[in-house]
Amino acid sequence: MNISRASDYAIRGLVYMAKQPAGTVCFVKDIAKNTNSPASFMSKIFQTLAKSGIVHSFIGTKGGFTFNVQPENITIKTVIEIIDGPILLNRCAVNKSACNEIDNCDVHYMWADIRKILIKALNAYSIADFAKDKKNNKEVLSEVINF
Amino acid sequence: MNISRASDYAIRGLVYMAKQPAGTVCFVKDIAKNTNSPASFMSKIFQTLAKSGIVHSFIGTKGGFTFNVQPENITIKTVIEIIDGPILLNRCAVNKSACNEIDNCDVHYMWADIRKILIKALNAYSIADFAKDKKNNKEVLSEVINF
DNA sequence: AAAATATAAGACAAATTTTATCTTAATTTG
DNA sequence: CAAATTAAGATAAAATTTGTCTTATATTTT
Repeated sequence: MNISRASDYAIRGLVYMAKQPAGTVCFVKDIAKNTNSPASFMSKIFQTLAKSGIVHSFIGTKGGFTFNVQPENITIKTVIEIIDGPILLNRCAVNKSACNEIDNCDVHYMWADIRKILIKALNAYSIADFAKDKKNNKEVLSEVINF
Repeated sequence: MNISRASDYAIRGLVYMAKQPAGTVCFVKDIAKNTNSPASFMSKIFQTLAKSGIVHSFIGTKGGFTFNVQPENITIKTVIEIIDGPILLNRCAVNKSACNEIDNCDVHYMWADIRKILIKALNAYSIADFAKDKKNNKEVLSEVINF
C-alpha cells in the first residue's frame, strides 16, 4: 500500500518546477539534482509526463520542460495515474467483471468505497499547493473531515 | 497504489471463516478452496495471522483455525498491516526522520494527511461486515462523507 | 503404539514489478 | 559544424511478490 518511487520523484520534480518563475524551461539535470533522484530515471519519468500532456518538452540546446497545464490544475491523483496507471486498490474495485468471484464478490463494494475516498483525497491537493509557503502545508483534509 | 494479493486472500479467507457458525475450526484446505487461492500460499498467510493473534491455530487431526478476536473487531486496516506491514504511502508519511529531505520536505504534510484519511476508511470496515447479507454491503462511507 | 491429519517453520524458487542505466537518434541553438 | 538537450527503446539490476516444497511437530483416532 505505497505509491511508487517513480510517482514520488514525479511529484517532487513537478513541485521543483512550480517553484521556478512561471514559464522557466527546466532541465532534467537540474530537476534531478534538486530532488535527489537519478537523472536518467527522472528523464524517463518526464518523458511520460510529456506524453500525457501536462508538461511540454523542448529538444535541443536550451531545451527542457515547461508546464503545459497550470500547476494549480495538476492534482496528485493526476500525477500518480500518469506514472503508475489507474488507482485500483484491489482487483475488483472498479468493475465487477474484473473480479474473480464475479457476481458474488463480498468485498467489492468496500473497495469501491475506499477507492472513492482515496481518489477524492488525492485530488484535493495540487502541485501548486507545495510551491507556496510551507507553513500553509498542514494536514488540511483530515482536520476538516471528521468521520 | 494497490493492496497485495496476499492481503486480498487474507481478507477473503477471514470473511469465509466469519460466515461459518461461530467457533468452527476451519482447515486451510477449505479456506483456500472457497477463496480461489493456492492452499500453500494461504497456509503461509494464516500462519502470519495466527502469529499476530487475531486467529488461533490448532495442530493435528481436527486442527485448523478459529477467530481469536471477534470478526467485528478485525478491521481491514488490521489485516493489511499484519500481512503487508504498516501503511506508509510514501517514505516520509509518518515521521520526518524517514524523509530524505528531512526538515525541508514539501510533500510531508500532504502524505500524512492522505494517510490519515485512508486509515480511517480502512478502519471503518470490519471482517464481520462482509459475512452479513450482501445487500447491506453498499458504498457507505463515500455517500456519508462529502468532501 | 501406530497411522492419519493438520499446522509450523523455513528454505527455496519462479514471476513480476520496480528502479534504474545505457546507447543511439533526433532536434535546436549558436 | 559543435554542443546541448530530449526521445525512444533495449537492457539489466534489484527488490518484491507470489508461490512451492520439505521436514518437523502436535493431535486425534484406531
